[in-house]
Amino acid sequence: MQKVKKQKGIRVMLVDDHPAFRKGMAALIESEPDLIVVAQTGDGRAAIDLYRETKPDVVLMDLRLPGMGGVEAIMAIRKESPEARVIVLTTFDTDEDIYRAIQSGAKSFLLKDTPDDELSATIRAVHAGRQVLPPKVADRLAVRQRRADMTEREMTVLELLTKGRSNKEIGSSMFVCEDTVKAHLKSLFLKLGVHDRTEAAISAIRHGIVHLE
Amino acid sequence: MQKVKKQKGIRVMLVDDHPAFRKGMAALIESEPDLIVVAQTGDGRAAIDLYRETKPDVVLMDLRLPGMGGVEAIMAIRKESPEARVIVLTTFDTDEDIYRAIQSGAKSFLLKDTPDDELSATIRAVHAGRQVLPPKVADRLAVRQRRADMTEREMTVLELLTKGRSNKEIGSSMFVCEDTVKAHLKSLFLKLGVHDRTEAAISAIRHGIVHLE
DNA sequence: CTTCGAATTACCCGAATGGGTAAGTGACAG
DNA sequence: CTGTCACTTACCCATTCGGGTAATTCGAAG
Repeated sequence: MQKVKKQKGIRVMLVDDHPAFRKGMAALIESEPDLIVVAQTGDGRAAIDLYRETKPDVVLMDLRLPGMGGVEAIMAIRKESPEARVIVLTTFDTDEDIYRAIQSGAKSFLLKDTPDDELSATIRAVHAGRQVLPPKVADRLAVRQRRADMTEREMTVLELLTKGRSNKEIGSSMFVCEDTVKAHLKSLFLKLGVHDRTEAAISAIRHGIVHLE
Repeated sequence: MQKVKKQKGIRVMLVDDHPAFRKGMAALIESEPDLIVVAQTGDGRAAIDLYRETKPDVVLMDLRLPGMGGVEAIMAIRKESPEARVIVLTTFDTDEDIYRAIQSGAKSFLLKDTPDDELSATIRAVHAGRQVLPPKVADRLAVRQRRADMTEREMTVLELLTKGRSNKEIGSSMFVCEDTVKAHLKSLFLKLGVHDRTEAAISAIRHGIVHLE
């Protein structure tokens, strides 16, 4: 009699809403002798339950998921299981995406076009407890950290700004006078390193500080 | 003796810069008895040569490719081989992406999260010479068509605007006076249905009329 | 208790912006 | 030849914006 569950490979879970991508990624992982896919899903909420059930060694997680965002899923998983090792694997890579992913507890952040060997190496490294950030990603994270954080009110102003609202309209929305909005804007311009509202909006969108739609 | 080349399946070529996605997609296609993958690449330029060599029945093409854009690749292929049947399969779907893809001669436009059966059905339909546009895509194309097209100069103004330039700076760049820029802007605001430059920039970015970076 | 940052409002002023209207040019289509 | 359209410049005027400076309040950190 022997414990059947005791397997030698690193047990991986895939979370991505593209079935074809999951299929390909699964094939790629299984082609490594020491890696095995034990679960996959395209839904963030399902991922949380699935993690609880299967307790994989490593999770590969996309950020754009139907219903629930990848970041929320990571936080939910790590709340229950702080030992969870999550690698974010995504198509998008705004500074803010990277920042939030790492903040939420992801151990690594890779783009989907990462070479196969680098991916499997990362899975092994993360499984071994290391945090792996490609140089490019680390740089961008540094940029984001360096940038003075916006205050809550400034963020609100920035969000309304990227909806095309005027100072007066923003003021109404926030129940403050226009002068206050202008004060927040001055501060925002400084932090973003821009000179006018249009640049600020573009910069915020570019860097993923605010999201359209 | 028999012609070995004479195969019964629909011969498909894959163009996508994510190896894992190609692998998954290839597996998915090969799982259909009447479909066969005869070529794949992640490079737009390579795709053109590869098309010439293999003459696939249907091409699945991503829009974001290293070096050369998917739209350019489609146009290059169709210039040589107007009979080429290309299906765009992409993650992004701004109005402008869809518009340009169809303009360039793509027969269909699908998102990567399209269900497997719909994808294979589309491959067969396109191979049969039909043009297949999912209702959502067709709607957005209609929106784009309805919107009065920008003139060349207006586009230039819009591009500079989304770089955060002022009217004066835009004028300098275009070798016209500021009044002219303002005239173009007035016209742009009208066509975009907005009231100020910030909204115009956001709208242009949202709809993919201009691209950041 | 004191200091500091966030938030708020205020005022001034010059520059930028947006709306309205008008008009001249050249190109292209009917 | 004539009308249409893109492009261009011009002028006027009201509004909005951005920069500079400053004062007050409040809560958290030292």
